[in-house]
Amino acid sequence: MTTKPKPLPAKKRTSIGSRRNPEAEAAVLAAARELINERGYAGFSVDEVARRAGAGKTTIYRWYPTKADLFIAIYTAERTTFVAIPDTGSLVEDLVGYTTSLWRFWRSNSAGAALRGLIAEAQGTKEALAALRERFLPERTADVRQMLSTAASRDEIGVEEINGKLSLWVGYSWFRLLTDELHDESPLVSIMAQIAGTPSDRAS
Amino acid sequence: MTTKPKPLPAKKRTSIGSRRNPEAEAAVLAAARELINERGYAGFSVDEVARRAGAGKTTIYRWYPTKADLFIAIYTAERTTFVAIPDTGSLVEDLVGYTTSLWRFWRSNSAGAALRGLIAEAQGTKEALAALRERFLPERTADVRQMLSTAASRDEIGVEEINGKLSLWVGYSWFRLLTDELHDESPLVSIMAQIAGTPSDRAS
Amino acid sequence: MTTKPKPLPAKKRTSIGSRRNPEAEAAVLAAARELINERGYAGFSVDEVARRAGAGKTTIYRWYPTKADLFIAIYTAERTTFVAIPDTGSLVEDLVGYTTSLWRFWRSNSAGAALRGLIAEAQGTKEALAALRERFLPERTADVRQMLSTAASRDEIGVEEINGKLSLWVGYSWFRLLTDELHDESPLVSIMAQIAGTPSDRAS
Amino acid sequence: MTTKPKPLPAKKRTSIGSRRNPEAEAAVLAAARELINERGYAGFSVDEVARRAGAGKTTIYRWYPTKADLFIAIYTAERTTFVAIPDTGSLVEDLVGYTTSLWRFWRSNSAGAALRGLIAEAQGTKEALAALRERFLPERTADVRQMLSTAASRDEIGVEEINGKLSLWVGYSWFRLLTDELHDESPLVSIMAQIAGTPSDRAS
DNA sequence: CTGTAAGCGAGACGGTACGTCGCGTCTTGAC
DNA sequence: GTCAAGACGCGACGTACCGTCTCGCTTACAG
Repeated sequence: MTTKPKPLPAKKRTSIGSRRNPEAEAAVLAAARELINERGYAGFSVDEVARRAGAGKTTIYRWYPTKADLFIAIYTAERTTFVAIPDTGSLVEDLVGYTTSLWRFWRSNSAGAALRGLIAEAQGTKEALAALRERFLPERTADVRQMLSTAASRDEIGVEEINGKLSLWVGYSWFRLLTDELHDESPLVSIMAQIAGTPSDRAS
Repeated sequence: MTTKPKPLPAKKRTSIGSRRNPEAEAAVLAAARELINERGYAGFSVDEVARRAGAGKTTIYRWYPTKADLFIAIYTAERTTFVAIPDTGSLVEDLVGYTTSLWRFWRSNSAGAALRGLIAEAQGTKEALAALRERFLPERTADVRQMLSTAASRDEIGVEEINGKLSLWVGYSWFRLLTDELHDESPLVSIMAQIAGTPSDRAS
Repeated sequence: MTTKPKPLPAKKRTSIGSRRNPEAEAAVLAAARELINERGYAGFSVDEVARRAGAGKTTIYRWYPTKADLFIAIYTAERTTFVAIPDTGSLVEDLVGYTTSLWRFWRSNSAGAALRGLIAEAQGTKEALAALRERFLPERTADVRQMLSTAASRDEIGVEEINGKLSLWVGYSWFRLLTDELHDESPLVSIMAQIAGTPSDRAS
Repeated sequence: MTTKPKPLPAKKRTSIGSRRNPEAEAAVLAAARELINERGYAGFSVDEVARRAGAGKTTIYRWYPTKADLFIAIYTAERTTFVAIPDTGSLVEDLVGYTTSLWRFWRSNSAGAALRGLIAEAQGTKEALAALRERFLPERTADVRQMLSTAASRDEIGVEEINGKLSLWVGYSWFRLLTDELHDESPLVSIMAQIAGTPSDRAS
């Protein structure tokens, strides 16, 4: 009942020799994207991806040994839709702009669902946790880190504050993602101001 | 292989009439606690809980229809170990104190693992998401909300800042929990200062 | 879905002291009858009987320790509807008449279903097999045995043929019951003639 | 307690591509045979078959969607041990010979137990009943039908008597099987004579 | 030009877990 | 002691995924 059999595309894909078939790769990613979007983390299975992609499970496991790998690949593949790092001269404005478009990215694609899946997966297996911390996070927070560095270089914040502010920003964004509350952007301005702002012991 | 047979306690538990048997309840919770601690979210199964508790699966499902319910029960059962809301007169100090002991609570019990499980589960099923948002979060963030209210009442922060600061605090704590980075408490003081502090547009 | 909750009869039955409550007994049998009729051998459960009868399971197990007992009780309770032993002076006619009304009895009540259940149960447990052979069969074939004895006393058949002919008759009737072919009575006359008839080594 | 752990054969069976593995098939049938023999209809579970065969339940359900299918497969697999259709020129002698060896077949193998299981199963589910009537019976009574046809062709019996005599024969054999009375073969001769014999209205 | 190595769809395999149902036993509290 | 009620331990049900495997095929490239 849950398994829509999906009228397989008549086109028969096959090997193109001793190297990756990009058509197969694309079909797998497309199916994975569609599936995570449609059914979420539960209900996402390699079997079903294979079924929808008309691919062998071996093919999938060859490239993506774990679900974490697959989720990262989905996220990265969507990356094309996502855009530029603002540079308005104001950290708050930069953060608001960036976060707004990031959340839109998370909402409008399967990217958000993929990240939710990646985080969920990381709660269970150490490989996924490692992938999240070592492969996903550094790369995917580089933009914000860049914005914070720029702000530091114009003395808007202290250099020693960068890591903390970054964590706060990631934590907040994840919290909204994980509780499925990305739709309400109204608090964004004040929250980003808070993140960009002064620690209480420096205020006075 | 995965099923450590566990020499069953010779004592045979049974029904005590048409109402809950608290012994069974305790055995189930203890087994669940032990299991989530030992094996994490993956590797946590109702089957194995039942096996270790010497309980029927029906008994478990009767009280905890979903894993989310079970995780919340574990968290709540541990709650005895966790303590008081500091009231030092300084929001930062309060937050640091509270967060320190919360993280210790998360680390030293199965509570942290249970919360990680709950969050992971919420990424897949809407029931778990609802449980997290509507049953877990309001109750479990009441303490910090209280601390923020107190701070507002002595004009340390604005009342309108409470919700935002609360989200920042939750987000940050979850982020550290979910990436398994609770051990490093060194940034706590500066982060809590940041949360307690002034938004950038109010600083001047 | 399969378990129609059945709006319990508002009337609340209870104990009438240290002896059987005939109302409860009747309710249990009625529910059992209804259930075996409706759902057959699979789908017949003590739990469901208790539910429909508004009875405690203990009550049922007190009187009917096994399903076999329950099936026999159903069969016996229906017995009121069933009638007389024909005595036409011709064995064939007697057998046809009797078998016709027996089959009608089996078809129109839950008796047929109960017997099918009893036989099925006897394939699995030795208690049920014993009940079938020692309690059910002798009693329930007494009528036909009587008819055969009468025929022997008027020299229509030999006394030594009684047991064999009885087995043939039971076997044939069971076969039709067990393959759910009771509706077709057309071969009855010729079959009963065959049973009543002469062994091939005596014919000539 | 019920689960005799059975020191698994060190040899690890696995897939041999996308088609049936005959080793697995053999292991499943052997385990099923052993189990029905040992424990009878009650106590026969797909779980236990899988356990003993060292097979996944999926593997079993793939080939034998219902227990009826499995019972038929057991019966058929044993068929190798069972033999020839007698042709002595006398229907009675043929029937006695055939029935004797059939009963021996039923007694000495798991075939008898399997048939008892099949019949029991047919009392509960319509699929099993259909399998019994449409797949099992026609095929498995072909031998006797053949013998009756031969007898008819030499005018020993009438052609119109074939079906009735066949039913009588099946009914009687089943009756003895279902009441676990196959050990006593003494009435066989006179019963088969009765079946082969003349209906009472043709006897003069 | 031919062999070989890898990719590919397919799907069977041994497992584990799911959530539900039925078993027969038990305890309670009312009668 | 009988009754309704229903919790209890147990174990089977049939399904879904897991990650591994083997097959039969295709194609590219190395010798």
